[in-house]
Amino acid sequence: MTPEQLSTAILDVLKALTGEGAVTLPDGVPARVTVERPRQREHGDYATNVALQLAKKAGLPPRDLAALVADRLRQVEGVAGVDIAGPGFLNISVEAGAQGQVAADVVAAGEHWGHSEALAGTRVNVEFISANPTGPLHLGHTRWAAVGDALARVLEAAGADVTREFYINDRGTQMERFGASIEAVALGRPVPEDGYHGEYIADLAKMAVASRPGILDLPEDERLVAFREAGYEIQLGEQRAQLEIFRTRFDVWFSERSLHSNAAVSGNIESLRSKGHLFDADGALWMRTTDFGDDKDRVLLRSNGELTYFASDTAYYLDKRNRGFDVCIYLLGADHHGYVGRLRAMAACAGDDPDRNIEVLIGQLVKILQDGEELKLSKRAGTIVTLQELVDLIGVDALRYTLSRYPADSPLTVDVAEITRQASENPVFYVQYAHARVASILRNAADLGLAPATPDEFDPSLLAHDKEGELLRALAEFPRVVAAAAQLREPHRVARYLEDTAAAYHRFYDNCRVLPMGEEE
RNA sequence: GCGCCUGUAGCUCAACGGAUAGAGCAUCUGACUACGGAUCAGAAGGUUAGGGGUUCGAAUCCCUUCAGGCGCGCCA
Repeated sequence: MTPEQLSTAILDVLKALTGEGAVTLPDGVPARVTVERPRQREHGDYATNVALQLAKKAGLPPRDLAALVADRLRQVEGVAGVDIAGPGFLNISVEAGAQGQVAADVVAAGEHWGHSEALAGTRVNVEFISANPTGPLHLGHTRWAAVGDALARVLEAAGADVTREFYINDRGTQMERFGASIEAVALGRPVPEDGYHGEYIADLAKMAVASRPGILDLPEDERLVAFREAGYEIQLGEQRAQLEIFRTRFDVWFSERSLHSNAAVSGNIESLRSKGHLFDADGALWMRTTDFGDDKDRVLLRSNGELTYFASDTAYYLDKRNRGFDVCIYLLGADHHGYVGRLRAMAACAGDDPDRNIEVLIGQLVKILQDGEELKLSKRAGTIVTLQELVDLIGVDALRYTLSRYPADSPLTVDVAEITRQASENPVFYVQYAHARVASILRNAADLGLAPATPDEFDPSLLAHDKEGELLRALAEFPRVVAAAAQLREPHRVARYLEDTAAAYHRFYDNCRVLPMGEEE
């Protein structure tokens, strides 16, 4: 018996009680009730707090209401017992046979176990990383790669139509500095003060010269552009290759330049103007974002005629909406949290609902520790540790798992020693080992000529051991965990759930023999 | 100065407003002639930074003090 089934049964009981007038609920029976797996084993297989939630509305003491519900619930097939505990909790135990049925449900659902329709029909754009193409991806980007991809997967499992998108900031002064830096190195000149200084610039210079014969002989202005474009192409290609290795794949790589080349920016500015949120002041064009909670108004078009980054952001958001996305999720680093207000206000200026159409998830920074010291400097990048260095050091699986098992908004310190050298004590391997044991049993069973039972042969009542019950309850939780992770945008919940479930499996494995021993039939 | 985030075991972190705040690491004590011991059983470790409030019930919500991180441009 799954929590969903139990929850439905409780709702039916409430409907019956109100229908007969035994209980009066002014607001009617709620749409759903909470059924959870209690922490304490003695609190039953499942527990619900409906009586506490509804007592006030029903005008009854919680324990009295609980008693009314309990009487009916005991009649439900599959329910073995109902106790009233504490202030009015209902602790429910389920018949072993009804519990064992979960195993059949899981097997029948196969890979779709855990999928739901919770977000069906919603088109979601998840934008993450969105690094400048002026250098290697670093530690911060790596966290968003892991979290963003995990979030996208969880949303998909909940039925959403998800697009993973990477916004390429390939326009603006940082691109000019980037080009100038590469050019300077290629010409043997010092890198400009405001340029990029990592060793990778020298690599890019060499590759640019190699891939574009004659580049050094171009006229100065053409040469600068040529180096910029060559560096852009090579660096972006490297980012894509790194992310491919990290198994983070994007559906859309969106170039900021494309917004300008197809006049999306100017077109969208006109549409905003018609909505009355733009004004001119000091020779610049502004958006009155303060109308919607921003702390100051924002410039779109500077007095010198140049568009701001915010103008691109605005056009980009409108472009996403025009492409049909209901929800635009942004994963931004803590150093960009100041953007939240203006992004939401911008969406509101566009006539959207900032509470529904746009979501900005702010992730805190990551520190990485090696030998008790914070790993800060990367010779190659000149700034901080790169994705590639992290993958080399830790490995893709452990790195992805480690970065995605924490909520994005908690600051994180990762100790390299803990997730590599002490691999045996690591949650990554704990979960993997549970899988290894499952696979091993199936493999050994096949060697013995045994196969899993067919639905006809399956007898749920055989799964009556205490540890089997714990494992089954854990398995039954999975769909709710995935749906909650999607709805709360907290993919780390799935990782934590897996650790609990692996623990339940290891205890089951320790107590319950699956395959025949020795001469046993 | 203003704003956002954070403060939970020695360390790294969990916990839809629910019951005795949980895991891993580190420490200590046990368990291998059977499906992978990368495991399991147990011990110890807490005034959830401090103080108020809201309610049947607060780590969680509100106010406040303290501490840390980050941000506040016609930069990108």
